[in-house]
Amino acid sequence: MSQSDRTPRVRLVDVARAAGVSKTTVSDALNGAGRLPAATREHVQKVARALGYRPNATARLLRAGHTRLLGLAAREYVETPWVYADLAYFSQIVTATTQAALAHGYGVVLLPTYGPDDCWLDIPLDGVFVIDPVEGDPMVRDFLAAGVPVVADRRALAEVPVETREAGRWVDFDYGAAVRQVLDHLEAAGAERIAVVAGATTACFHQQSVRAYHEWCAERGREPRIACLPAPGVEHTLQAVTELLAAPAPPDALFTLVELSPPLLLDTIRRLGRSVPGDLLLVCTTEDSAACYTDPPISTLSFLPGETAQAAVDLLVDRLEGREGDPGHLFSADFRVRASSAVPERRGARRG
Amino acid sequence: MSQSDRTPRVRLVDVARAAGVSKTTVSDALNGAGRLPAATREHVQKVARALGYRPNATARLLRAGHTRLLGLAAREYVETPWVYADLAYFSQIVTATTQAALAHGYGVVLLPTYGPDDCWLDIPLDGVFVIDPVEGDPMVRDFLAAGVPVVADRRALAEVPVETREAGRWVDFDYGAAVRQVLDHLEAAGAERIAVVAGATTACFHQQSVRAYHEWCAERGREPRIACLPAPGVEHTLQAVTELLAAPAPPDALFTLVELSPPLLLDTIRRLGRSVPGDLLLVCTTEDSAACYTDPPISTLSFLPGETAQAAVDLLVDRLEGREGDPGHLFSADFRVRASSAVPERRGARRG
DNA sequence: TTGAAAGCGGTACCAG
DNA sequence: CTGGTACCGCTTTCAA
Repeated sequence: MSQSDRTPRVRLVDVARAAGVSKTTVSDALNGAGRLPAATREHVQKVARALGYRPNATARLLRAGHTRLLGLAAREYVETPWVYADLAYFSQIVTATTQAALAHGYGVVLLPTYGPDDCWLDIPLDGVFVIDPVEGDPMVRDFLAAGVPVVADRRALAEVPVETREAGRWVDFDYGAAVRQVLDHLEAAGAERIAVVAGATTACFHQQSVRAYHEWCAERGREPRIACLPAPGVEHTLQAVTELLAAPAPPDALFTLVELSPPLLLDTIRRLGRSVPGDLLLVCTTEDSAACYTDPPISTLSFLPGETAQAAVDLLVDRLEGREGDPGHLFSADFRVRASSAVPERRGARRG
Repeated sequence: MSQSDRTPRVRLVDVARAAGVSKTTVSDALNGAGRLPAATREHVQKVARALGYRPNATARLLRAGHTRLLGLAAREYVETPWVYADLAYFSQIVTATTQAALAHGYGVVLLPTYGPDDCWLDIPLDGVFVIDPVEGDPMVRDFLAAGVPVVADRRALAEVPVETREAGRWVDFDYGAAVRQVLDHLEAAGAERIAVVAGATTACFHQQSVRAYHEWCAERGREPRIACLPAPGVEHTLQAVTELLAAPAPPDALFTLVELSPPLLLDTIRRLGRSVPGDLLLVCTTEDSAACYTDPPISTLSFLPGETAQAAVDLLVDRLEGREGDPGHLFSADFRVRASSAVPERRGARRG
């Protein structure tokens, strides 16, 4: 009795009794079902309104056999619950997922990423979208074992027992390819010492991109210049940039893989006495649209949260509504070259 | 039968049959209830695991009489569903609400702001937090009428029939006072022509703050210089700023009431040939922490999304769990004066 | 200790 | 056209 039930909610039977009809009639009258005479229907509706009757959502769901609810979980910072307010990527994923879900008539539940074991199974969900699953992710495992369709990445699905894998769908990026694309571009633009700011988290993105950077450097016999941040935060990120730029033979290009306000980064670089793109080519991984309004506009790498979320929801809904469809969707990152890393007017400032 | 039910989910009875016991025993064994002999309990658990049994969440909720789910709706742009990805304020509200809810063992459902009438009532919720309710908000009305506790602002609750009002709680700001505080500060710092960029939406915040600005100007016989934007968007906002600054007798202070990346704004102002705070004092309404890392750091007005969400959830949960508590909570905005609007080194650039 | 049966609040089938 | 009744899947009371 923890519920505040001073007003014991009026139920279907109450309406039925008050209207002098049966439960069925009330149900039909209210849902526009059956073929009742208009008079009965109106009468029931009037009584229902007078009593302030509202159907119990849980009861109808139990009957319906589905909940029209999709779960959304971002697992990158599993231990640090929900630090990601300021991460545009996650915000946009949330927004886009919600929008796509609503378009299909589904609601979205933001899932706990930590907490008592299995606690997420207490939430009545039809499907789940798990972003940045951790290794051997228990959430992915649990939902799949419970027969709840999941969209995650291919790696996460591969880790799950085959017999439960059928309900899994995936959305994926080739992070390594995206990183190499940017590095190649910077190299082509004349960069010889490319510094990178990356994250040091469990996210597949960070792990793959850091690896790609190291491999890329190794192939060319270049010394990696990388700062790995264990957690997001403006201050730490700016400090990492400052340190990278203060190195003995300073970098001539900077590629950030963590979210940071692009105009702020630009401002900071200038305060350190470097010009963009003159002294330093710049590419930011970001979803912040401010990047194209700065002077110079900043080259960006985007992982398309909107499209990803849309695809994830479509995959889920197709599966739920029994439509055959793709097992998953592989995306390519969206790399936009702008003046901050463009080659033309580069006034060589090679002091290597 | 739209559900994909090729695997007809194993139920409690199935486990009971397989284990050769009754439903009760299974339930007790699995939930650690009753006083069963350890042997029975283990046997049942083993069978359940072997069968891959997972309790049906909806059924337990129906039984339990509550769902441990809180709804969250932002109503400002009711017609333009979910444009607010890039609005730090909403992102932080979402994050903080989720965090606070999870701390109490509740999940959060992001609610549709448009769609078929009443569609939100189909979602099984224990309570709802409505941000920026519109006038005579149907969502607030519906939930309250359905006996679902709601947190909104005082105005929204005042508009609802008295008999359903009891379940309403509020969180509120005196937006007018916050705006006047900033204007007074700018005036004290020497500003004579304060320009304002505001929103032209249904949000209580925008309506109240615009009114406060006009009143403040009228009291002093000043001409208002205000741009009202019907929708968010970097481009429009920057353009509004540009136009305001291009006025014949250009403003000597700028106060933005709409979200915009503070470092980007600073950059834009400089490109227009004005220095901050030398030529132009600047105060931004924003939740973007980048504001304090620019040069100069930017004065900000914050409406504390984190604290607001926390309070809203506490109010809701207190009500739900039958605890007596405050009917609501009135907050004061957080105004932080930084160098962008500080008086000391102001090198007078009065060209009035 | 265990199990039968009565709900939780609706919806849907089918006989009247 | 209407109403009785079974049922969705689980929990809980109560008798055995």
